[in-house]
Amino acid sequence: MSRLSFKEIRGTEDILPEKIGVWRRMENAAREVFDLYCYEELRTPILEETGLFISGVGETSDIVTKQMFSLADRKGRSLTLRPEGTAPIIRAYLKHRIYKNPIAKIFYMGPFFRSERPQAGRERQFHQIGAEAIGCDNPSMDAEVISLLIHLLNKFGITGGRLELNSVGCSLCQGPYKEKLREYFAGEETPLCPDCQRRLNKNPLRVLDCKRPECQSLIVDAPPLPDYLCNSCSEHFQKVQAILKSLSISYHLHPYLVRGLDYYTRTAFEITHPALGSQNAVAAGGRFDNLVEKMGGELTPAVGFALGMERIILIQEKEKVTAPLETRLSVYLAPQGKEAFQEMVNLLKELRQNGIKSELDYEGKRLKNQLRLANKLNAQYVAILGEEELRRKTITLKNMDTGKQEELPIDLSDCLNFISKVLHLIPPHI
RNA sequence: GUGAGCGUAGCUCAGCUCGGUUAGAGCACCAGGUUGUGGUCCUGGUGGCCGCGGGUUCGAAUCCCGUCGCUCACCCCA
Repeated sequence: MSRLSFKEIRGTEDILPEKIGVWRRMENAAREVFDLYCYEELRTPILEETGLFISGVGETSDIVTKQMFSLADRKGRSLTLRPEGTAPIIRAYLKHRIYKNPIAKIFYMGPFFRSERPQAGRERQFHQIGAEAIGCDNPSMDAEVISLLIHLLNKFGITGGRLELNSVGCSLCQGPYKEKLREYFAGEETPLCPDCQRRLNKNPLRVLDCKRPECQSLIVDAPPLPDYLCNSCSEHFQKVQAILKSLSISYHLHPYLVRGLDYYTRTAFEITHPALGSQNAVAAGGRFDNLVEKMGGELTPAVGFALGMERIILIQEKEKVTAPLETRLSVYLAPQGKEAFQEMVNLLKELRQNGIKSELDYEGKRLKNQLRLANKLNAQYVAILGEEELRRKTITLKNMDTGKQEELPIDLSDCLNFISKVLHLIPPHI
């Protein structure tokens, strides 16, 4: 096995036929839910100019400083495999003047790339489903986005998540608060971890996110961010909470929750799930009121989220969420002999053209082995055509669930009618 | 980028501590038992450069070094 020349590169994986149904069901379910909330899909390229992410995500962010898959094109320009979805969506929003609509509600799904060391729930190529509502600063929209996210998770069969909520304020309130944080941490006796000492200068908010015990013990008594919000941010935050309550969405205030991407303002949230490992966030998002302007547009508020599809699947597997049934093979054709085989090639074509999922033995197996294979393929019926049937001008149809079988006239259209009838012609779907 | 654990059949693993015939099991796969009847059962079979390279040794899956890969954790995030 190790002699194979090529394998998937680290942190990427093949999604095999036996698992693809899980993905397709998730994608289809997501599209249904988004439609209910009047979100429309936008697909952006996987490859973008590197500068888009530097200015969008922030040049001090970890994503930009050490996690991007970048490459040079033939003219030496730097391109990057998208590490996140929001910056490209905003780029497309501005380029195509989607802002002509008062509010743009957009969703996306697909692969993203970050060059981190893989571990449970984290791969280098991963898949996200995300949504952005651009052009609305009403706290109701924050609540709608959260409510939409929860609707999606439920549709995927996921319950038991925990919604953490915070407000990180705007540029007005963040300045004084950062100073306050610096004062607080500088005044403490036990030192922060080396990483955090650097963070304290660059972006003190990040210190709040540190999980090291020595920092945690200081963080628990740090001045909580929500206490330092400006009036307008504070009011916004209160309203978001009031609306969530009226929608019966339970949440946990987390005054030290900050997001790792630089563009977030005001509302920040995260949904964690106990079935996940140490990467326990299944979805996260928040408001980004300055990003559109930063990327060259008018000042335009926006709010959105992204969820990790691999993490959804991890939870589903751990919690044994039962997936809807796969499409079942309706008829397996079992001919005995060359003449019978020729007949069945024709029947196979007719069956498939009439929407009946069917399969034929091309190997000339013995009947016993044909039935064995049909059983493994979970076929509903096996159509048997052998010497006896040919002589009597019939075909034998065996119900694999009940074991009962009956002989039908060999005429193709009669056959089709009967099979269609017994199958009730349920259209195949996943 | 840092740390720890693990690499033996398609899959899950035993064997390694204490080196010693042809390296095992279960599942899966193929075939036979039934020359035209599946699932269960019985019997047989295919399938291994024991991750790779080097070292120690009369002898290495087993001990040592290196290397690559995987996994989990740190970091960070979906």
